[in-house]
Amino acid sequence: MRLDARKTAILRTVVEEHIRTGQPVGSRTVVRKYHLGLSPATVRNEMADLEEMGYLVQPHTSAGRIPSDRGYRVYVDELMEETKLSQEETRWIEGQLSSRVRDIVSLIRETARVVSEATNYLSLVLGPQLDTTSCQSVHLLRVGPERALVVITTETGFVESRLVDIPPMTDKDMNAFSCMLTTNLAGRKMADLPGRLASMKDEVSRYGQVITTLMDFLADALVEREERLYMGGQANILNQPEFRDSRKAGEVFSALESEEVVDKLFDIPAESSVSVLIGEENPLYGVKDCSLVRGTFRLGSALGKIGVLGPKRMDYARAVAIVRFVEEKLSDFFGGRSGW
Amino acid sequence: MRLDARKTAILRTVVEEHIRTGQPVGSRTVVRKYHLGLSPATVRNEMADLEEMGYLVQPHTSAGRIPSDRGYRVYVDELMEETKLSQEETRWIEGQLSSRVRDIVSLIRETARVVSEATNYLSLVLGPQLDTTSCQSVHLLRVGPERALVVITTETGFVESRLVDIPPMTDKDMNAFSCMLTTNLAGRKMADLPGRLASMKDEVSRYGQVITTLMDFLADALVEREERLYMGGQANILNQPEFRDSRKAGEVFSALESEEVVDKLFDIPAESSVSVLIGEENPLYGVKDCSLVRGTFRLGSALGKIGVLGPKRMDYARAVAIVRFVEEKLSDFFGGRSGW
DNA sequence: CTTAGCACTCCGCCTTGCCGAGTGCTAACC
DNA sequence: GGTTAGCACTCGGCAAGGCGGAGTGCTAAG
Repeated sequence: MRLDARKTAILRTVVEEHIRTGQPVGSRTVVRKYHLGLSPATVRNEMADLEEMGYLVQPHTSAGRIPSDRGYRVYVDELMEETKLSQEETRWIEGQLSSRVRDIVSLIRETARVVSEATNYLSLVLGPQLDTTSCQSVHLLRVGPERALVVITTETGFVESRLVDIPPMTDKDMNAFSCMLTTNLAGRKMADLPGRLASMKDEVSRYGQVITTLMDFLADALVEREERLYMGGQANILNQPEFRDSRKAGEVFSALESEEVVDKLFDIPAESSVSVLIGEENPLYGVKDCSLVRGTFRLGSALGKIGVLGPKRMDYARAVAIVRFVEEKLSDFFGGRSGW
Repeated sequence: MRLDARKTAILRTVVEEHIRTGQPVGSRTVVRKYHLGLSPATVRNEMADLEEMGYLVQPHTSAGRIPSDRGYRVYVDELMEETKLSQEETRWIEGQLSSRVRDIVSLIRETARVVSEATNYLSLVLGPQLDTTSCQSVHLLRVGPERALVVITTETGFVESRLVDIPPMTDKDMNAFSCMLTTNLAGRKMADLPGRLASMKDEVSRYGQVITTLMDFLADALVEREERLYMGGQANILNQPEFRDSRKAGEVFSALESEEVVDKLFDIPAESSVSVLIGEENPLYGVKDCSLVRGTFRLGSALGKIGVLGPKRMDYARAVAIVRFVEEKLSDFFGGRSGW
């Protein structure tokens, strides 16, 4: 059996109607929506076919049909029409993003907020991985007798700072050391820093034991992963009827509490366009009832990720449009084309 | 009518039993728990008195009683016994805090996580207000032709950074300007920085228009409030039976989404000890069904706040103990007494 | 191939009845 | 006078039963 034009149209109608109402969709409703001289009986036959083919399921005998994961998949891949955001909306998003942004962390945080507000779902934003970004400068600032702050700035304007224990040293030595670090590390990829530090150990061994110790501390501090996940609109999930029972919602929240776990959701093959994960396709237990629309954005040479998490019956077209738009805006940030 | 010893004991039993089970507490249960040769009938009379006095309420005729806000208040203020955390627990908390902490932001974030895990409620941590902290250094780093990053370090080891638009200038000028800023601003309170910048405008007017413009941008960027709120254990709220209906939980989450709103919750008179807000005492609509145990901690000269938000029938004794302990630990951070 | 008609299924909702928990009151008791 | 036993009463929660509606699958006719 093949998905001919009529089956396709019916499938689309069922999906869209179900997205709209949240209810199972019956044959009569389809006929009403999909104006073509067809009777409910005919549609029923077609729907039975669609069920057999695995695109629709019946929650129970004699309810209407709802889309299966596979049904949603076909809808997202082939049936759905791309939505254009209204100019109002794009203006609003641009306004929100540009007006409140002081630095990159706040840009990312605001993005999470704006996306969740625009979509009415939960948004996830993963700040850029810094590995491929180049280091711009390294500073050591004393914050205690044996404690210092290492501030590393990247060429994309990120500031990473870490507390490190340091051996006792004079301020002068520390300054000299700061300069030496910058000279040796500026321009290198962040990911290479620990290695580079290790090899520097030999070169600077004339500074004596204290420096070697410091190097170890530094290398150690640098491998530590910085928090990168920002969430917005948690409350939105709670307003979805499928999460009326808060235990369901609790599963979702628990899953999202661990960052490693969230990383799995964003394990996107290379730099691809907007993609969608539907229900069971999802690698995470706990969000099997959710769908995720996800995309990537570049800030300079670093890659960030952005996602919209909603119920399976989410408004995919709109979510995709918003993710795509925000993605672009963010990537433009360092492209210099827009009026940031 | 006065709260004599017996009434007090009964009130305590009702509160503790209700906290334990979540159910209304009947006279028989009280008798079973509170071993003193009393019959249910007597207890019933006492409970009727307690209700009349406003300490207990009946959800409906012929259910048991549950504490009113006022009942909880008396319990918290006078009846509850301070809990001592077990050594295991304090060890665990200390371990969690010290092992994962690289810088102050991560310290605060970890605190939020640890507190929520220890209490099984939602935790809120407000990073220190920087106003009263002294500035240590100011750096300008170029991130684009007309855009720079201002990095301000404080004496307590915070790093604040802001993106600012800058007039075109050479790298050399920028360096000079950086030094000038540090010289002029180091040691001053953060809150004084904008004012100080304004007055500097005159002194540096010889640099010409570009600098004046830059000063404006800087002053502007500095008044912007940095995000300070960290939350942990959102999922915990969802597991509380009183939030089974996720719309209830949604109200809480919505309320917490705005930082200004959260500030109201932490509007603590001066530097006080641990305090408790119960239900309606709460200034926020949406968390009227919650209680908040809150405290303050010092990081150097700056004041941070920490809170545990749970249902009204939360385990106050334990929450207070945990907040108090964590508070101390955090304050010790710069006291140098402990083994950070 | 399409459609009308029909019997059937099953959910949701309401009603009813019943049980259990808990109360307030009264009268007896110490 | 405080305490207690007994009793009638109230109310929520739960299960059972009944009903209506929505929707289906099947069959036979167009």
